[in-house]
Amino acid sequence: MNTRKLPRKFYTRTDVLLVARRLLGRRLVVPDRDGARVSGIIVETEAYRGPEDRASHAFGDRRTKRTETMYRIGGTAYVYFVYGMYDQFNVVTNVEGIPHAVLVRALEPAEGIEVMRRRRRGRSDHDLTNGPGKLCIALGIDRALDDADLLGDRVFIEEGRRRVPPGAIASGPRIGIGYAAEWADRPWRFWIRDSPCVSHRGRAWRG
DNA sequence: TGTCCGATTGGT
DNA sequence: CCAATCGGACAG
Repeated sequence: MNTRKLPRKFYTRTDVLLVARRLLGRRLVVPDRDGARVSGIIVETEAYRGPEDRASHAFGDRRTKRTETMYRIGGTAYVYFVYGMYDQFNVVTNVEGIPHAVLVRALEPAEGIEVMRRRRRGRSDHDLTNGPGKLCIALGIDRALDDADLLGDRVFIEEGRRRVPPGAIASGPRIGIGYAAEWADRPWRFWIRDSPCVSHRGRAWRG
């Protein structure tokens, strides 16, 4: 397991779909208050390609207090709050000024599982991080981490395991964006086909 | 300021 | 299948 942080160049690539695929198999780490590592292997992602993507918060180059983070340089965390109760963790990609981002939808728990169990009391191990809201609770991610630098120490992503072979990656439509009309059908969700930790709503689709 | 609605989740 | 729950975006 390679613990080197993904370099800036990984994130500033121009193809957000490629970054979404290459993020699979990497390790997302968020040290807890005591500095102990709490982490998981990324097994499901979705690409959001503003400003042309109707499903993106930055559709039409919308610039508001919330979306401003998506215009940062690749390698910045974009964390937002939805449904009155959940936070969602995204990775900003491309160069500064272009609002592309990848939503991390599911992880396979790796380190700090005891901490995650405490934060998600009552849930079984396979139900700790198999959803975008769930993984934020398990890793302790909230809006305080919005705009954090992924090359810093508060939240970061390591190279992780050897590249996931293309044949092991499945793809299909993104989840929960029915309002996005024709953009909702694009196969911009990616996941590791055999992972038992893919989100529930994503599980139904065999890409 | 008022209304509408959401990149979800968990329980029925 | 649907309620929960509240901040963001936008109209007025």
